[in-house]
Amino acid sequence: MRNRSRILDAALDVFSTHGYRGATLDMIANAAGLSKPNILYYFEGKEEIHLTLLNRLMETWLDPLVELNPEGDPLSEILGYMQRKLDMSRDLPRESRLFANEILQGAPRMAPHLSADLKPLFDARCAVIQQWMDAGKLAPADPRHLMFSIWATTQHYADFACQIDVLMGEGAATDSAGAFLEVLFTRLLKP
Amino acid sequence: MRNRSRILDAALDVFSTHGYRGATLDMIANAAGLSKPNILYYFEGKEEIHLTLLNRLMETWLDPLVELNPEGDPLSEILGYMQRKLDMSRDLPRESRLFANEILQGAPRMAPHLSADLKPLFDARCAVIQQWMDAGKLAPADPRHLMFSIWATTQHYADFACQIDVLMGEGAATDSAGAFLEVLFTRLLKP
DNA sequence: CATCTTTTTGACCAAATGGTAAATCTAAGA
DNA sequence: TCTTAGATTTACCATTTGGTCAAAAAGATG
Repeated sequence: MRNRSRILDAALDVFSTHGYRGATLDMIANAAGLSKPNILYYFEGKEEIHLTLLNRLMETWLDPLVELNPEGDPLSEILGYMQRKLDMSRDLPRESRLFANEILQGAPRMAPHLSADLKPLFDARCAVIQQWMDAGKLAPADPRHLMFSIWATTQHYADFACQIDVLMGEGAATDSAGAFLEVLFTRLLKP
Repeated sequence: MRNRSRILDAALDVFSTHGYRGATLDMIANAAGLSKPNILYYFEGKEEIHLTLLNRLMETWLDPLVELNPEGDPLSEILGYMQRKLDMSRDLPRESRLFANEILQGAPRMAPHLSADLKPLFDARCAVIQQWMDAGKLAPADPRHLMFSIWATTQHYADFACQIDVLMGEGAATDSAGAFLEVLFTRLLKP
């Protein structure tokens, strides 16, 4: 189904920049190069499109954290995780903004996913990091806030891109951000 | 004008959770306890309300950075700035989300403010921080990315509050966040 | 070609939405 | 009390928006 993909791609554009309520089927249809009724041939309605995007996003979103290896070298693992998140901001900024929009608005359609999928993984990874710290392999710090700070700093480059473009010039940030964040989290965590 | 303030307060609620396009005059009227035409008696239209909120916000938003004192102790000044930003996330989460919404959507109504007000202050403060680093009073790091990381980490507690509530329990984060961020930026910057 | 299924479209519809107009209400001063 | 200015509401209006429906195209299949 090529058209289904085209619709989802167009919808990602529209939803990520206008939010759920701000997006219209006409915008999506226009961006997809299809007529509005034709879009409703492939999807039951506006909400199903949005929900499909969110469901697909959840996997992608959790993936970098899933890949964090409890057997690996602690500092490398965390820096690697941070780098994967930063890569995602670079490569999938629309997905990042879609997620940010949803959370900003109180996660009306994603709250179940957060509790069911994100929370268990979050707790498990925090436990691992805590063990690393207890074993003296990382400097001590609250693992939960560590995670938040990784999310915040990396996603910031996608979600606030337009502000960063004003302050640093178009796209100038993406190159140097990785080096800075590597220093930031290394100095925080090096035992 | 008490009603004008009530309208602005209601509008802040509505705009900050639904974004500009997602907000309706009916929602605002309802939240303010006034009729829709009565709201249009105090404001020319939806856009003027939004613009008024953004204009007022800009001052509040820049204030913590204005207060950063180039004559003060470098590390204390930066930690103090971070703390003021974190306080704002705690005390003015709606304003933070209003700002985030606007930037997420490409700052259609705020881009002029960013260039005219934020950029000069940002450049000036970055220059000060760079001098501190050059003088060996702070460990070296790109001042611009330092600013981004302060914004990202502090605003995260307001903008992603609903996610954090799921992961840490309601309001449990605000207490411990300050201590964590103090450690994070101290370890980064202590010479 | 004829038939049947899938895809696409043009014409609608009801509800929502930003906004208007005129009438009504309220309060203060003369 | 009468007048007048400001404040509020009721009844609308035009446009937008999510969605429907039946008919027309466009493939596939025999």
